Amino acid sequence: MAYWLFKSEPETFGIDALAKMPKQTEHWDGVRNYQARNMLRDQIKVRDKIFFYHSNCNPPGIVGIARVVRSGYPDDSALNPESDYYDPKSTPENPRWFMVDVKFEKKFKHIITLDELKNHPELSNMAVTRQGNRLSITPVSAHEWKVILSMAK
DNA sequence: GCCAACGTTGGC
DNA sequence: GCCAACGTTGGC
Repeated sequence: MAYWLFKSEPETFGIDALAKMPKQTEHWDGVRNYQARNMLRDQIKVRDKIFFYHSNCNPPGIVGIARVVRSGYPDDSALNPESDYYDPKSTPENPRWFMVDVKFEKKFKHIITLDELKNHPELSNMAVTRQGNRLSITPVSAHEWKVILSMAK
């Protein structure tokens, strides 16, 4: 089992929106970056755990936990001309973009802010604390997972 | 709203 | 295949 951090803007789709979905489950669509796509397609598996991160808000940080309930399959929003995420270069025969399904697990009582993550000496190698990182999906090590969980208490 | 950091695109 | 122009992300 692996650990991940997924970023989302709370105004677009925050952790509360996930908790309110039917079965508290939603497909994580709209990822249009090849590095993140490769993780969705090849590495992210059912039962993997996810830190839900709120970006582009004040303050940014980790707000809770979700888990993967379906591994990578083609992102059909890329095939829908009505969608904001439409990509004419993606076809049903040769899908370019992938998504997974995630289920709400828990919301932390308090956000763990980006600032706290940056200031924790054991998290200095985390992708999300490194400057300029814009990847919306990044791996989290087992140790980082544990450290961050302990910060949530 | 600004702008640094980067990813992508497209002319050559 | 280089690289300038452009677009996007996301912290501040």
